[in-house]
Amino acid sequence: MEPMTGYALREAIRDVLGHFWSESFGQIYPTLAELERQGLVKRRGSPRPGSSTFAVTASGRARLKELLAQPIRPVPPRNGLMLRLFFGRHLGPEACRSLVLEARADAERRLVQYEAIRKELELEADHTEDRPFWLLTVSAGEHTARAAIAWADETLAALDEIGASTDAPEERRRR
Amino acid sequence: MEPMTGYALREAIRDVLGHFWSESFGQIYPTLAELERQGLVKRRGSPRPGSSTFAVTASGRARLKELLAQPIRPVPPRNGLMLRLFFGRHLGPEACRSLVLEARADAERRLVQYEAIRKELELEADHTEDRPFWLLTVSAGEHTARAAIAWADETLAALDEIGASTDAPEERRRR
DNA sequence: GGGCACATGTAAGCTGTTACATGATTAA
DNA sequence: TTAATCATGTAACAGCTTACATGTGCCC
Repeated sequence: MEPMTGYALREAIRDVLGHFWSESFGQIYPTLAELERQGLVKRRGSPRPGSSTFAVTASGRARLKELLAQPIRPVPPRNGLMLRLFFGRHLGPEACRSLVLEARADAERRLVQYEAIRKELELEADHTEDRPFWLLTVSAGEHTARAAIAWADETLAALDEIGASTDAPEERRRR
Repeated sequence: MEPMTGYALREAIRDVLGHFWSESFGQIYPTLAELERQGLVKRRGSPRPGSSTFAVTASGRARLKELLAQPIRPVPPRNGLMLRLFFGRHLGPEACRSLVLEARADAERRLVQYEAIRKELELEADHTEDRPFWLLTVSAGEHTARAAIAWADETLAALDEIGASTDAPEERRRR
């Protein structure tokens, strides 16, 4: 994107790629040092905190292209919400309800964030070449979030059904 | 679900929870041994390969409820497809296209699988109490997959736009 | 002068995968 | 009898996070 300090890089990853990527300081700084050793990035300024930025070199950009062309490494799925719902009989319909409500709220929050990112991208004058690609990732986030909301609404209705049929008879009569 | 060998457990995780969870043998066998030590599962038959199954005990079921009630541990996002699209300018619109097409095909394949799981669940006579919960997770998979397909179609159109405007003039004239 | 945000780095350690070793059972 | 599948287990190690240590510059 542009020359940055390691700290700024982390903030950019969190704020811009946050919905599909993350890196910790423990990854960033050693990697930056290694990339510098390989001549893929160049440090400007002394290593004193707050006074050096890293810029990608020409060979760094070439290496980036190489890496982007490599096959996508699949990450083993691990969705805690789905696992809890799968064992929903043991957890109880009420607890499931709160989990789904929470997931719904998360998705709504994400939708708002995507809106904000869209706005920010439209205002920015730089990176006009990159913008259309960046918007693709925002759009993916929006589709996913909207799907999550639709699923949550369906699921809340289904959980009500389950709750009603599971209730002890006197529970049901009391309504 | 029912008493199983470690091997069968892994197959069940892969085939039933596969779209939202995974465990490797390197996790399963040591964990099973530890659970047995704690009295949370009971081994029936000798430890000889092929002749022992593990069954959850009463205290094991209690422990399961405890664990299910714990807060969901968030997994740091790491979506290789999105990362590649974000750097799409460097990868090129054509390569992006194939990645998105592949993602679309994956989502279609998943939809078919969910259909199969739905069928299988409906045929099964056991686990009638669990079924409604299990179907919630299938439904989530379907929503996600359909969202992925819709996004992919939108994205393919957008990539055509990008490709057209990025083409060198003589390229465009030749069409 | 005190607190906060910016900034860099390291070390310990957790989590989980991959690869390997080994053996039983079953079907061709 | 040989290959495939079922089955159990271990060891090495990759990958990454967390916590800590340290320091700078700025603003109130």
